[in-house]
Amino acid sequence: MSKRKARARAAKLPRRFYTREDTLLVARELLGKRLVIPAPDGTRVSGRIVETEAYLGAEDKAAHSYGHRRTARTETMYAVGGTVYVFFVYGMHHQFNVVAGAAGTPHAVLIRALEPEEGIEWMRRRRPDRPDRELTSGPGKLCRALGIDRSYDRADLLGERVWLEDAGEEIIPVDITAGPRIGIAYAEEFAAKPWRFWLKGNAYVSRKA
DNA sequence: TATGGGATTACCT
DNA sequence: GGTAATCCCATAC
Repeated sequence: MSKRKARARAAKLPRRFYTREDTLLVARELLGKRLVIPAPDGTRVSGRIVETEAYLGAEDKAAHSYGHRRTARTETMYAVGGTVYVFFVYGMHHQFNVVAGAAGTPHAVLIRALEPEEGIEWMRRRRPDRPDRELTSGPGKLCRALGIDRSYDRADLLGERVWLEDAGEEIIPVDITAGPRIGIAYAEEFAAKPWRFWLKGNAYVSRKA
């Protein structure tokens, strides 16, 4: 049996995957997992996570929840680990995050890039005239390709609308590169923290360095 | 209520 | 490499 067929029956990640205290570990371990969102016709649209960024809540100047800021938007970050946090930036792009940690701990992991696996026709339809290589190679691109908008904010990853699966793939530390997060120059001493993780050499990562 | 800027992308030179 | 697009959010008045 092929590896790919085995993946089709993979189990959803359990709550305890998300509620661990070490969000940097969660961000690293999300690499190689599969994000699945059924299309309107029921087709599985999915991709393998190849790039993430950790946002460490109240202590992290780059995080929306820095200093325990609580607003209508950031409220989602205080939910229990395994909740979806979607926000909208630059007047045109959605960003898909996984809330991490216990309820009340406003940590999140931004999913920055996927390698398309299933439902690629749906991705092409939603991002016309783009080469396959650019369907999901960035946080805004993958939201467009998977049809993610703010209606997914607060969704539960143990539900039926969107979830993550263990694809049975083992990622070892040597396969992972870490570097500074993207687009957070305003975050002062936190701007240089190496809290962005990606699969070394993967063609779908949004930036090489 | 007004205003400044953003966890990006695509297209231009 | 530079920058327009475009709208919601957070904060200031």
